[in-house]
Amino acid sequence: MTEIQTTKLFAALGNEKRMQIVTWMHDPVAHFPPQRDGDLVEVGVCAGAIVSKLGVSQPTVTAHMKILAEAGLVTSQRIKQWTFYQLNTKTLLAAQAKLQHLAALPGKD
Amino acid sequence: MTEIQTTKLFAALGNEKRMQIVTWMHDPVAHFPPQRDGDLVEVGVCAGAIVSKLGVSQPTVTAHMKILAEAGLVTSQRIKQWTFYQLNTKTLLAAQAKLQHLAALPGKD
DNA sequence: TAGGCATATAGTTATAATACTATATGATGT
DNA sequence: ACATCATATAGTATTATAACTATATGCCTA
Repeated sequence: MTEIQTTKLFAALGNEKRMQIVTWMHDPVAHFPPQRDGDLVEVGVCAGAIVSKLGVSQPTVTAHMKILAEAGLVTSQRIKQWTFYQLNTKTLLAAQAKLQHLAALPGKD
Repeated sequence: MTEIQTTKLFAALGNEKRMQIVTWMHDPVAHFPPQRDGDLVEVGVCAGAIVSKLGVSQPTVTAHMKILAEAGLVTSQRIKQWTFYQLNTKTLLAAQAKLQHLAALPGKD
């Protein structure tokens, strides 16, 4: 398990295209077509589906997904010739906790 | 009151120097020296105090503070020849809520 | 094994971000 | 008014981001 670097994480979210991807991935069934070779929720969203929706080239999507993956925001798995991505809820919650701490009164820790 | 743009906000936090500033500002008394002309908590942290700690030039700090202010993460007020900054808890909580939503199961909204 | 499909990588370009120095502005206090 | 101090702005250099096209890789199917 890789350590979570908060700054890298926020930088990953600080881009319109990547925020759009993450927002879509929050509810894949609502935003992506059904998949034959891997369930949207169980296996993840196929890279090609993101390419089709996002309006940028396939290599650009690959680059964005790599940034999201390195920030720990998504996990990926290759099945056959497809790469499927899933949101990593743990990382989102860790970031959420960090912000909650910063918003709270300073403690003695 | 300006609208909160989530992406701009995360981009502001996605930089080591600015994250450091925000972390310090969470507990100003613990990280900055006392101020004669404005209480650290009541009035805010003087720009010069941040310059002294951060290890970059004064204009660079001014630029970082502008980015934080435009993201809604800090408010500023000028008193005499000093500019004092305070963390904006509301914005931090709004970002926190956004992350919490993304981490939760998709709802019907 | 040859062709096709999905994704990854290489190479390039344009723009944005981050830093600096020098200087301007604006308030304080003699 | 002048010198000083704190911050803001201008201008510039360097590096990082985000996009593209072209091509490589890897897997399936005929």
